[in-house]
Amino acid sequence: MLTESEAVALQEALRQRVVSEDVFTAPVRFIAGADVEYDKHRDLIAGAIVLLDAKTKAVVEVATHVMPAPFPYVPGLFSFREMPPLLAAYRQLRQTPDVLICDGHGLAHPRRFGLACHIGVELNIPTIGCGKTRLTGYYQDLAPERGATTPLTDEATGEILGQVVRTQTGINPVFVSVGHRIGLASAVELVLAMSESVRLPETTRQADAYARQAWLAAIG
DNA sequence: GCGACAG
DNA sequence: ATCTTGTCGC
Repeated sequence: MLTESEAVALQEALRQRVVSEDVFTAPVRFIAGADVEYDKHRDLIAGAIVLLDAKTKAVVEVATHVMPAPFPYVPGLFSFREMPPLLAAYRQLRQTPDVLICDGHGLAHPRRFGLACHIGVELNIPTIGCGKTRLTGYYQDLAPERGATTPLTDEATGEILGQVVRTQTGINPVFVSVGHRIGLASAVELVLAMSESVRLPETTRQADAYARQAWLAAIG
C-alpha cells in the first residue's frame, strides 16, 4: 500500500494536469453520480456510479463494485480510499457520461487535488466536486434562498477554491468546486439543475442509494 | 503546542 | 461513515 507521503507526492504531481475550464459537450445529456458506502467496523467498501438523463433525472445505468478498503480515511487523502471502487464501477459502464458529480471536493482541497480532481484526471472526464461540509477555505454569510452562492476562498492568497451553494431555501449549503475539465460557473449551474427540490444533487442521492444496496448485499 | 479535519 | 428519538418549526 501507498504511504501517506507517497500519496501526497502523487497529488502534487497530478494536480498539474487539472483543467479548470469548460471542456465538455454541452448541453449535458448524460450526467453521472459517484458515492461509496462503508462502516468503521468492516474492511469493505462499496462504490456506485449512476448515469442519469440530465433532463428527466431518470437513472439510465448503474454500476457498483465492492472491495476491501484500499486505504484508511485520512482527511486530504480521501481519494486514495474512495477512488479504487469507483474506478472499478466506472469501467463497467456502457455509456460515457458528459460529466460526473462526485461526493467530495475537487479544488477545494488543502493541496488543490480532492477526489473529484483525482477521478477526473485519472479517467480524463469532466468532473465536479460537491461536498456536504467544508474541508478547507473560508466564506461569508450566505443568503437563505435557493440559488444563493458565496465564494469559498483561501484567506492567505485570496484564491477562489469553490462556491458555497444553497440548493434549498433555509437548508445547509453544499460546497461546489472544479474537478476537471469544467469551469466553476458551469459546475455550480449543473449542481443547481440537479437539485431542484432536494439538498444534494439527484446524481449523488441515487449513487448513495445504490452504493448502500451493494454494500448491504455484500455484508449479508 | 493547539485546533481543524471531504467520507 | 457511524453511534441515534423525539422534537421544534415552516
